[in-house]
Amino acid sequence: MAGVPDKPTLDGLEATWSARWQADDTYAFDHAAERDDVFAIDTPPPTVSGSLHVGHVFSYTHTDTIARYQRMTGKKVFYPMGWDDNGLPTERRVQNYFGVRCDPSQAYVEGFEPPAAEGLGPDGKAFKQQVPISRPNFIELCDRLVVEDEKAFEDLWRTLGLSVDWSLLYATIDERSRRISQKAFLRNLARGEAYQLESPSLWDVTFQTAVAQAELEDRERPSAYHTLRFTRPDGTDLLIDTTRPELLPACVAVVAHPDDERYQPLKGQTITTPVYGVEVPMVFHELADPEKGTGVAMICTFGDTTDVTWWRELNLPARAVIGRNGRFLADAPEVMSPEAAEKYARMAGQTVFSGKETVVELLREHDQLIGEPRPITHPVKFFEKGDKPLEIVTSRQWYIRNGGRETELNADLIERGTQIAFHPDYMRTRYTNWVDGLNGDWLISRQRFFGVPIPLWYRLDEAGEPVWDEPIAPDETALPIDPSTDVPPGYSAAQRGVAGGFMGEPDIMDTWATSSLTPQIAGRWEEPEGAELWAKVSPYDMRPQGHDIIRTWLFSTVVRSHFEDDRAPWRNANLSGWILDPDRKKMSKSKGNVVTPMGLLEEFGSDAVRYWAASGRPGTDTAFDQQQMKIGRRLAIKLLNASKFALGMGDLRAALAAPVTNPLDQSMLAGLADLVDEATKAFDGFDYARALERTETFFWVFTDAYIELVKNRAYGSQGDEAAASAHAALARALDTMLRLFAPFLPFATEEVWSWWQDGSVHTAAWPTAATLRSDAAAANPGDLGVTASALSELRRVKTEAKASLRTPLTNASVADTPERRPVLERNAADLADAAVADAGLSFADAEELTVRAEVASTPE
RNA sequence: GGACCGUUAGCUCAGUUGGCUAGAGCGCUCGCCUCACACGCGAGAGGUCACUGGUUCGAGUCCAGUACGGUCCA
Repeated sequence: MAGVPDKPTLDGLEATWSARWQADDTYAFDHAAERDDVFAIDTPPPTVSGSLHVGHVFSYTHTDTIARYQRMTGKKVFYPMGWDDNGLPTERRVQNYFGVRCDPSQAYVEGFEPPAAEGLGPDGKAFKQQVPISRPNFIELCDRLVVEDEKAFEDLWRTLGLSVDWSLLYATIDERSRRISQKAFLRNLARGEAYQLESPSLWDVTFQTAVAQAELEDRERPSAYHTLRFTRPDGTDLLIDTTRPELLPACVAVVAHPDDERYQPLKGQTITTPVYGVEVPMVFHELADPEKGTGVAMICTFGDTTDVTWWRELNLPARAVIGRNGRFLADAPEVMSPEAAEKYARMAGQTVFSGKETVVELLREHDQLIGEPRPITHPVKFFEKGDKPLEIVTSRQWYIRNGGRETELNADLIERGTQIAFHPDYMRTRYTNWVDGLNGDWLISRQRFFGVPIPLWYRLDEAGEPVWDEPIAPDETALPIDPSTDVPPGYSAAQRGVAGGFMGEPDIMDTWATSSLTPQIAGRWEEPEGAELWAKVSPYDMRPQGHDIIRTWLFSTVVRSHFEDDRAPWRNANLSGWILDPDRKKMSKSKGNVVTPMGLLEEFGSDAVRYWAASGRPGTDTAFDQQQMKIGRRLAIKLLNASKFALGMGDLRAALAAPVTNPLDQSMLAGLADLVDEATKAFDGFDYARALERTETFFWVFTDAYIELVKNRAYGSQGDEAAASAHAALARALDTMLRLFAPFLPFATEEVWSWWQDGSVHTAAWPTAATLRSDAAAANPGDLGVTASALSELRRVKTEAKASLRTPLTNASVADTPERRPVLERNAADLADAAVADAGLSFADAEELTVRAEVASTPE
């Protein structure tokens, strides 16, 4: 107990209380808890190399309100924090920050210092030529930079008041994460759920890596239909429209729909390609669209995913022409004649863009382009982080099964979705639609640098060629390993890269392959000290996340849990909406950078910003609205002031046990009991926004109506006994409302709590309606509103007379319906007090509330 | 093209099994330094609940369709 300050203020509460909570371990998980008493949260690890954004504040506040509620209901809350520092975003940030790029052919340099050790400023263009450095040097810089970024995030979370247990902190690149990620992968491999395959896959030529289906996005791009003159066996033309004429040398067949009668005569025949004169079979497949172009298309290896389907299902040969760097290969496909190969040589080494121009020139030279190209706009597949269209390149990649190829697994995974309660429920549709639309397994290998290595080696045969089919796995106890530096069992370091020796798997795993294991990582799955913890927290109670990553993070976590534990990873999935800027567009990065989250917390106070965030309903996109933050600030200040008033009445802790005898006090408590029930029900359904809205509404009625009506009585105008009832009611109301507001306004409520209570409000019990209801003695919660409406009418008399509210009323009478009149008469003393009707009130019956009164002439 | 969400006061949004005259806050107008609060208090104006049909004694709420906005997936 610290007593009430003269001038309560919100300023400085964040620093004071976040330090206190840290010192007192207020939010520490109780490792001795029983499973049934635990509420475990699978916190989203933010991408630390990304910018701090108001969207972070928004969704993490939602989770925190639920965590705080659960803690107050007596649950032992497992609320970890993690940093997602693994992967491409960090690599890019390191490149731009330090002015370097990773070149695995470079040798490690001891004590290397990057050209821009302090980070590039806005004039970072000086380092446009990035310095190539070795992979180990690059990873060192990644590790160095994420430490800085993580500090900024931690500061923000602490200032915001997230009630996480910081002793549970993890990072997706740390040793434990690497060990768990590698172990889970090896388990998948042992059970046949992970496999490698040499096959066409989506390839980003900028990042020089394969990417997964979940990371694609369609973008509208200008293109043009070119009509090419192919030749039928009888020598006549077969016209084919294509937007990618540059792939003509990769053409392996010509396809039409099986029901398209126009092309039936060509069945079993051979078509000759223009320019190169390669003979390709005429084939038929349902995916050929008779409406598109001339109804017949060339199949190239590979222009898009449909080409891959055709190639696979129709058993066609592969004639790759585009390499991993996005340029045309040096050598022409073997099928070409020497003359054709000579023509191909003109495009060898060119980019896709230049190659297209070359092919068009060749077509024109041979008069095999009909008319001019016809511009169109069409969707093109991009890597979501990339800025060049994806190509399809054949390469050896690792996959984890995810139901994209097996209907039974697909159905099982959809079934898993039904075992998770989505909040809001309609978000499950996104999950189901995504799983239903998968067309391949999950590609997890990446040809990148900063990530968890795929923990395998390969034997090199006598010719020095890797034996891919028989990967060498480490013992689980050796994890984590880096196959580029660690040596497989039974080999010596000297045997690396030599015939008869071994080589390490060069690829790393995609970020999602590790972050799909956040429950395991936070819960110390299979860790020496983790056996008990894992059993206590899994399956988790709640996964909070954004709805945009249902297809990636949510789904991949379900896949891992399905294979490893044959169950859903959590009981509930809470999906947050987006922050929209005032124009109803998704908040852009530039805007988000103008308004920094920390700046908002400093300007309005954390409670105020939390109020705005918690007003955003689950799953609903919410406008960025500083006005709402001002309202939140006003609410928090009002809470301080109303508390100061109540606590000024005397010893409210003693008053908590005193009887409530006045009917108006009882009516207020009856309403409060209803509020507790509503807020509890809302929180149990994860609807924090509803709980806040109801609590706030009640609070304003409490201050504007109840306190206004009882203020004078509380000061003693009707004697000690009448005052004591008011004090008892105020004590109960304050005690209850501080608890109800605690999940939303942790700083203001804790501040007030400290004025008159011991311990932290955040470890106090969530209120129950039963005792309040018994104190209310069956009073009607509506009586307060009835009485307040009469006061409002009486005040209107003064307002219309432009008189101060302190002005006394004379000859005041109140008429109302037979139902309401007894309520008013019962509370007549408070009503007269509040209206300053010193001579009392008279009452009568009427159809509706009617008030008559005269404003006393001004005393002076 | 498929799916999902939304459309209520100038703005941001409540309105939970269909039920009195549709609510709140902000903004706006007018007034008030009232012993918790001028970062305040009081009073007031403001809406054909997107549109068209249907079910019903009764529809903001249920059903069908349309329009517009947004998101996800092709």
